[in-house]
Amino acid sequence: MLSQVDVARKACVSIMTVSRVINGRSNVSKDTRERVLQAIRELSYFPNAAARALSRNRANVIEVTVPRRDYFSSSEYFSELIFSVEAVVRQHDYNVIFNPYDPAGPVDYGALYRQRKVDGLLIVARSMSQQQVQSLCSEQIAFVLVNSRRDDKPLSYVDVDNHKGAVMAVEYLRSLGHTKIAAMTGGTEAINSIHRLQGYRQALQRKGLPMREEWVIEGNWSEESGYEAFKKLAHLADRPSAVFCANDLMAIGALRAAADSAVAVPQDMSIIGFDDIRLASFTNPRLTTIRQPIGQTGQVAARILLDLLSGQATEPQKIILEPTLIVRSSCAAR
Amino acid sequence: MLSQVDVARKACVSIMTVSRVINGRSNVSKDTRERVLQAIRELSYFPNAAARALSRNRANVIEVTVPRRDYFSSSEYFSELIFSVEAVVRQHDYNVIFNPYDPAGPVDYGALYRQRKVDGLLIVARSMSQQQVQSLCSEQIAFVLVNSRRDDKPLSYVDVDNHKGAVMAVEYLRSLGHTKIAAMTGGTEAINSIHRLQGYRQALQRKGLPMREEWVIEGNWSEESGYEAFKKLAHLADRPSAVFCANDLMAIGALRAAADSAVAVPQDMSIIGFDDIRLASFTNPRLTTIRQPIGQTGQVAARILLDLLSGQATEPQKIILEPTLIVRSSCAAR
DNA sequence: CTGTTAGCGCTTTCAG
DNA sequence: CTGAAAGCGCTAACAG
Repeated sequence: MLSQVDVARKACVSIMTVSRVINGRSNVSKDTRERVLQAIRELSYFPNAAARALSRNRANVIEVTVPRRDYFSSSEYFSELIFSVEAVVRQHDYNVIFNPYDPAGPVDYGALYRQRKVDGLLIVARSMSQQQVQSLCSEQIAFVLVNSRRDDKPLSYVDVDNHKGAVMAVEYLRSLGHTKIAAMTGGTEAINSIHRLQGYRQALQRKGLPMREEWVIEGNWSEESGYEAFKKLAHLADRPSAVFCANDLMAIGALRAAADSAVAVPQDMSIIGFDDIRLASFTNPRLTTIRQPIGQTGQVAARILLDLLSGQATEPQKIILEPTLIVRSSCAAR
Repeated sequence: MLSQVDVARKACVSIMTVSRVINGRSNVSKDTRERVLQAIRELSYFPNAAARALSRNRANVIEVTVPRRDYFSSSEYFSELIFSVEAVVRQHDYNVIFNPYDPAGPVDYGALYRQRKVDGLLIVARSMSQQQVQSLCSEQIAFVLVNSRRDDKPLSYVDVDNHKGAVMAVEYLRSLGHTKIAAMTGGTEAINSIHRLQGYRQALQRKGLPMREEWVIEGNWSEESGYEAFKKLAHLADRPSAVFCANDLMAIGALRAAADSAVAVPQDMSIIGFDDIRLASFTNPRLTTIRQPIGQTGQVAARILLDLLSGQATEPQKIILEPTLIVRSSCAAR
């Protein structure tokens, strides 16, 4: 393999000078620099990343680790996240290793770091044990939690304000004149689901709206569960006029259930989702929803990680991003 | 950083022995092996990837390079592809660097390879210049083309049989009794679109079905273009009873247009898509479509690349995968 | 079965 | 501004 010595020989300088030129150090005479650059070009020389990594003790690679796709997680989420992360770190000459893990088994997040195959991590995880976090912290691993929070440790995370998003949804429905507002949830385990449900309840309470337990249906994020939940709601004697769905997939299921039951959306029932996945704009009617800023999440998390790696980070950053109301056609004034 | 010497010291052996144990070589006595393993555990030692890469001249990383997401490319495609690729190479202790490129500018696919940051590439590209291919070949870079073909060079690729998929769609429609079958295309540039259109035409011809030029509407893969295309079709004096859409997104647009124009699907018009994206199963009615096996594509491509890297590859592999008809509810017998 | 030696290609440190 | 020497942590090749 071609190495600095070949370039050095050709340009009649030492390998140190070649190294300096490659790394853009200023202490090289213009003349010498030119000669070296010329030699590099003529030989088509490229520096060896492994050798650099070894001597600098830095791989210039970060890891994005995500749960391996299961039924409920959305490919759009992963796709948008990783594209946005990559776009940011690329500017700083970092590459991204994509490293899915099996959410079922015990996960060792630090594996690639310990081999110094990566310099830091972006972690997407539903839940991490106290011990997992502790391990990362005590090993001084540079990492940022993406779409989860943990305030019991001095670590950085970027999350979206799920609670607030739910409040926005309910308030929007209220502003349309709805008073009987139902909800379908993503289950009782996912922290996102819990926050969204809490937001829903709080908003109802603040607005003095009726809260009825049979208006809260437990789902599991899936389109099917949205379908079922809507059917239940539709059969209620005291039927709500609007429903807040904890994610778009369930809202899409609800839309399909409505069509099957001949209840007109939004005339007879308003439906609002959460996430703003791409499908949301292709439904009929197009889905009104709360947008989760995935791309922004990735960008911010990437920047924080880069700061961590550059050593100029000060405090752990705990960022909560704002959701946005996206008005389409699945909600109407009562 | 902890290194082999620390382990060696602790286990009272040479670093070579440590290296042998780590690499699972057989020529180490059971006793010594145990001692080394013990020392490794006690010290929490992990081998340094950069040092390995340098001395073995192998990074154990492959690259998946894809066009940065533009309007038409689907996040599901990328997501499914990269997850499936990663799952395969992981078995062989490889990691995946995800490397999007800007499809607008000139692309240098070999950049990471030349730095030996990766050992080989999976390339997703709409079109590559003769020169780009030539460069990869002459540099002896291990690579596999994903979802594109090139038979003018001894290189490996994995693609799906778009032509055949279109034929299957038309034949299915025919078997349902349709004779007036329209099509909406993905434009005249994309090779996929061309193949799918050719398949459509060929199937019509073989079946002796009427081919009318006003039944072929040019779209651009987007949902909007599907919407528009359907509207045009619906206004025709001699209206077709079924339409083959070159991708699911356009089919979804068509579905929405049908709802807006009060034409019942599938009673008044059958609609069939192509790709089987996830949205396809959530539409109303659920979309009948031709499934493109993305996951399988990724797996096969990854295996071919791994073979290439292991040096045991013989001939370039040119694989064409079969699409599958997925029957749902958007097509009905005439 | 185990150890010694000599690099892999680069950067850091120190000298000039 | 330029160069020599040493070493990052590992493995290949050879020797015993």
